[in-house]
Amino acid sequence: MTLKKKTSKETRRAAKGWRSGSAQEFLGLSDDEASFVAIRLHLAKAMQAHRRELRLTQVATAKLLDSSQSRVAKMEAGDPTVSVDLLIRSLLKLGATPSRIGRVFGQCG
Amino acid sequence: MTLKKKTSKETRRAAKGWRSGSAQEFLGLSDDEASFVAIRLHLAKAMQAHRRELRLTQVATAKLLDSSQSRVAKMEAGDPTVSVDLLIRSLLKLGATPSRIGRVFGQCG
DNA sequence: TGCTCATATGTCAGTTCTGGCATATATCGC
DNA sequence: GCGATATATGCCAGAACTGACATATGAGCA
Repeated sequence: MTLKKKTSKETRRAAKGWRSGSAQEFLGLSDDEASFVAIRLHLAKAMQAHRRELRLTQVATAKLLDSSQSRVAKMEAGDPTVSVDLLIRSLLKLGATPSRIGRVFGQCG
Repeated sequence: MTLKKKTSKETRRAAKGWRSGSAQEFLGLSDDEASFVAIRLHLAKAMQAHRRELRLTQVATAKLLDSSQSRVAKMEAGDPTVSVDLLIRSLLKLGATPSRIGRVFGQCG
């Protein structure tokens, strides 16, 4: 699905009080969908942080990843056309350990 | 790529001593590729563990995930045609928290 | 201002993934 | 043995992803 689809079962959050006009509320995301986009966003941030630690440009990074500058930009932007798969594979190629990636998940919910 | 491709740069592990006939060695995987399959395998295990905690059959699980029994079976088997994306989305739908998923990564290397 | 480098955004053809079907292989009680 | 239930494997059409290109925006400097 990758975003786009609205879950049919009416949000059980209804009974649970307001949480300000959150993006989740506005977009009508279920909790698991919201977590998923949060994960993508956090991995995107991690990606950028990691690249900067290595003092690489997006072009240089793209070369290391056998990809293109535009895709690196989209990765760091958390663009919905970028899969969590790609983010994880890219982080690993840049030298991040699974443990370090795992810690990113800890900051998502 | 998703498996299949051999990395061109000759494994830097060569200088680093033997580690028995590991699958990684045999398949000619680079470290990051090996980590990636390890992650998929660990998520697969987590998936099965989580399903069993919920006392669901693969069919019932498939229904919850808007998927099919065959795909659930492949998920739990760590089949290469299953993306890490799908595993993570599925775990979230089954109620696993990002933190819990993150801890799975900690056991991968 | 004009030029350069870094990053962002739009698009698309080729590849990969996914759901679902058919089928195969257990494992159980009868 | 035979059904019934649970899980595994092979396959494929349709959907999603990816690299690449073109182009746009932005920051820094002469």
